[in-house]
Amino acid sequence: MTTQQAGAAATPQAGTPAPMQPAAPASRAWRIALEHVEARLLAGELRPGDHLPPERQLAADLGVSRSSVREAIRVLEVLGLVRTATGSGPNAGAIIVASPDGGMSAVMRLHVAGHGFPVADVVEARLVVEPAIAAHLARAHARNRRGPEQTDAGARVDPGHMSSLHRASALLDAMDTPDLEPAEFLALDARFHVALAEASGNTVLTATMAGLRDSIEGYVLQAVPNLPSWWATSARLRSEHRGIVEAILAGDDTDASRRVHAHVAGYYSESRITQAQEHATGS
Amino acid sequence: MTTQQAGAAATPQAGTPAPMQPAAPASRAWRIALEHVEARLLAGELRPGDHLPPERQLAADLGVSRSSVREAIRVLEVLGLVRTATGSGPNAGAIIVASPDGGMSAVMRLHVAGHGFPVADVVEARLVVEPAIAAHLARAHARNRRGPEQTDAGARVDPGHMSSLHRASALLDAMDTPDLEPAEFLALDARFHVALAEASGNTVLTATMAGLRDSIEGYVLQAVPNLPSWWATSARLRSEHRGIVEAILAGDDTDASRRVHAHVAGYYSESRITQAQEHATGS
DNA sequence: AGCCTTCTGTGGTCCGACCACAGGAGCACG
DNA sequence: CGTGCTCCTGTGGTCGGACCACAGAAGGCT
Repeated sequence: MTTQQAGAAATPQAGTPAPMQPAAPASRAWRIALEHVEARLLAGELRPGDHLPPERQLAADLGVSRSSVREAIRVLEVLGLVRTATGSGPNAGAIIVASPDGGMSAVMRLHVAGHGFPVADVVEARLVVEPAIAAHLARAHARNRRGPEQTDAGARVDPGHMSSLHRASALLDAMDTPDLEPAEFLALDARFHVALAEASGNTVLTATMAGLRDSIEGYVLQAVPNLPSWWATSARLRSEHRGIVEAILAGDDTDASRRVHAHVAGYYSESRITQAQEHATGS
Repeated sequence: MTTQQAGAAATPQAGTPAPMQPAAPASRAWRIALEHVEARLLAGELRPGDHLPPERQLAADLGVSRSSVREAIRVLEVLGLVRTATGSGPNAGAIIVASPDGGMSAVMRLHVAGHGFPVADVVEARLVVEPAIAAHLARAHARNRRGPEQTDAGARVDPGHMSSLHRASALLDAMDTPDLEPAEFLALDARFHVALAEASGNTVLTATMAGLRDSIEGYVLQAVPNLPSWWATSARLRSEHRGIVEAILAGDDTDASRRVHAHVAGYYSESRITQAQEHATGS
């Protein structure tokens, strides 16, 4: 059993007693490694900042090859769960980091590239999600201003994160710089929208927004030439941004929601981004 | 150069001329492979249903080892972009599939496990996103009923997908089965909520909802014992579900949104799921 | 005491080998 | 001539061993 040159569907490995969910049979070796890490994560034995065991040791422990362990770690790395570094010392090795934004963006970006996510769907998703986030933000802000009364459902926006709104405003100031290239402007714009989500203090919403934005960044850039007038458009966007922030600060959820929807829809409609990627769809 | 036993930061490989975005330097070999596939995906040279080149050939083409290629493919597989199969014939090999749901769920689930996504944030995200989806659905339905007038922004819900609403209703009927175990009931419940998102015909929203649900499935199950009365709760959930569907069919976006929010918030509040995972947070 | 050299551990990469598998080609037989 | 079986081939899956680059840590020298 020691040097078993196991083929595809062999050696159930009998090491991991399957935590609780029989979801995946883990027939493949790399999956064993992946699930092992997930289980340890779930059990709280592995937390952000902790080191994963060295690849060689992990391989020995699980009875799989280092290659398989590496494949699992690679997945975790792309998903933003671990960070790997060569060398020695406390900063080397595979370390749990749990930075969801990157992973989320990667998934969405790749699926847009692979035609699993039509650009139109991403745009529409923004139209559905972003206004809701803005409204959520506005409600939270209104509640915070009125007093620290605690409603248990969907009201928690810690004041600490509220500084993101200020950061968002700072971005708006930066966007007022006269001779800004479209690419630069849109980069700031992207950061503004993500900062808005960040202001909710919700990691999931933030990562989702980041993913949505990143996944179509390329298409947004490509569509700039479609605009009738970059000058007019950017001026309008700047103005709309201010209005959105004001609505949120005023605690007017309905207004905030409507403004965001109009803002996002307006830009995409004007830049005709949806049609921009319709290359050779007819067949 | 042929048998160059390249170390970590060596051999820029000079093969891929960097498509257009200098985002990642691709210093690592596996990243070269991953970006190569992404570029081909983006260029439309690779579409769902197509085969990836055999691993050995891809390795040779890119000037990297098969191991590195495999790591890239592994990532694509976990992300739901390709499906691999052994053997020969048209069904074997790595095939582009673009099924985002699985990948999305994996990312979210792992990040919840890795404490990058607090359960409370996932719950809150549902509270923000789901009502918005329901409202979107209700508006689309009202619009479809009134007539085929086309508003360009956020109104597109093809009638074909509308059948998902019927499928959702069928799930509701299934949930009326008397002696349903909580696990079975909640599985149907999960499918109902995903079916709702599906009814929007939006792949991104669907995948996101699936991810949100899947990522906390375990916690939802765990929290069932916290309920004062499973019987009363399940009865209420069933009733609320019907109400939600009715509101959507009636085209009342405000009502649909409010009902969904109350539904989701009510359950999570009653099951105290957020506190359920607060194991040893104080330190 | 401080600096420099060496050692060690770690990820990164590559190579060559073998296994299991599923079609497909080709042959033998009816 | 058609049918069925057998062998071949291509493909992913896995393994083990090797070497490189790197960054601390340990230890010795000045």
